[in-house]
Amino acid sequence: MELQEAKDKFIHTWGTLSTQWGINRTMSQIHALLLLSPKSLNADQIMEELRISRGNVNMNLRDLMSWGLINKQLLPGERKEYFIAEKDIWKVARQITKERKRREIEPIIETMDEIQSQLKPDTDENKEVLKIIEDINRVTNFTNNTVQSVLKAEESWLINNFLKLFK
Amino acid sequence: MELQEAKDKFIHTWGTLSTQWGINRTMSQIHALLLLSPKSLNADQIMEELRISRGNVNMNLRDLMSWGLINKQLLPGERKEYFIAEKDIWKVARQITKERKRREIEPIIETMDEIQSQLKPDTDENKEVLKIIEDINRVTNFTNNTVQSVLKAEESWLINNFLKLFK
DNA sequence: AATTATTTTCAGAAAATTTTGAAAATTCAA
DNA sequence: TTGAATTTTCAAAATTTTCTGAAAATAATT
Repeated sequence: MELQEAKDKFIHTWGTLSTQWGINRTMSQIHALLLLSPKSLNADQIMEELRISRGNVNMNLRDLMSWGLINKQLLPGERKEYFIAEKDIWKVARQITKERKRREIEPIIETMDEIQSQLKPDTDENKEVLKIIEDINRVTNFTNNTVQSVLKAEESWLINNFLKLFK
Repeated sequence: MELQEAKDKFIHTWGTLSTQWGINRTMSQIHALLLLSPKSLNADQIMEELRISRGNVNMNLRDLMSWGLINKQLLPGERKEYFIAEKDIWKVARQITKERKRREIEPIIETMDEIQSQLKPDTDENKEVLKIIEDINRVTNFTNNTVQSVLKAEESWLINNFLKLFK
């Protein structure tokens, strides 16, 4: 397999999978491209490589920054802005996990809490619904805590490895 | 808050969140409706409750069954098929996790493995790409294993609780 | 201050996804 | 069988999402 072929396959897979994740295709293709690129790239280079419009590139770079997956780089002597992906995949994974936790798990907890506090358990039917809500809350909190502790364990593992450098 | 209001809020939230998850709105609304319904429902009842077409209901019921989230029920003396949701939310969560693992994590591993085995590390550039791929593989496998062990822990916890009944 | 380079915005176009509804297929009962 | 009830399929329509490209805004240079 040639380098270009491998790159294309990677970018394409990343893009396809992302749609199942509710993340738009272009965003993850740009992310994949930057992940594979040793040097930072500017908007024009991304436009050319992926054959997409300037507006599209701009929007998605902004999104990627809000996910904390890429960073803007200002090169001395260059007017254009350059972008580089976080290459430490552990950080990437942690970043994505954190964002998803915030965007997906936390809203569930909020709604459930609201219903739970406002629906009175005065009829059997209400009680049944509250039971389901309560169950969902329990699972959601469990998930939230599990994710949290995996993140934490992972983080302290990283820190330990980092500290070893100074021993 | 009235029961109907609570139900509607729940169904609506579920539906909205699902789009961020890459799952279609109707599918999760039907799921939410069935979760809250003590009795099993048939296609007509779902059509009426959610104001959607028969075809749509049919397609999504099929999808929900393929996710293992609902079951078909044949009521004696009834021609129509009835559907009931799995009410044990732990099972629901486990089911969803399993499916997502299968549909999302496993394809990544496949593609990475393919690239890894077919791209020769003969140039520096190739080596760099392979390094990223390898990193991704490591994280993906870690995630896969973590999910797996949480599932397992959860499962044995369930089994233990089940066995206690006989002690 | 004027010119040029670059980024951002956003209305409309294009593409992708979801939904409808009616026809075809299947199932069941008589 | 036949026929009625029910489910399934799928082309076309509706909706939602994404993308484009040109104009506006911003930033740097002369």
